[in-house]
Amino acid sequence: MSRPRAPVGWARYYQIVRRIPRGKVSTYGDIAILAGRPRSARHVGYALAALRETDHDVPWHRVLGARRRGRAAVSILDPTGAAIQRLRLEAEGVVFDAQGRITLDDSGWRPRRT
DNA sequence: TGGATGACGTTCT
DNA sequence: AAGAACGCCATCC
Repeated sequence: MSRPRAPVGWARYYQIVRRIPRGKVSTYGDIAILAGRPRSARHVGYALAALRETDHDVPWHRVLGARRRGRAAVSILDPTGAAIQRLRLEAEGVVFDAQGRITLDDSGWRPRRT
């Protein structure tokens, strides 16, 4: 069973995810872009997947996927994990619409850029 | 070194 | 608007 360690590049992703304020969310694609890997969105998810077996303080539940025209949905992972993610987000004040999606224009995290 | 994998994204139908 | 197919790229064996 592969037990993915934590490559140096992953630390970059973790640090960015930690920057996401409570009540806000981001997407794998955005995290990848902020990390300087605009085409490596998959690796962000892969890096976060490794957190499941590791000791960490990364708010992984604030990272969503499948960004579609301003809206995002909870990732597919295991149904249980998805439910936990949604519960945690709602506990932080993130609002889901009737379709179970989140409006990034409202809850999306906008990192400081200049 | 090469081939396969994957918490994804974008484009086309 | 929703669903399916293809493409990207670092990491693993």
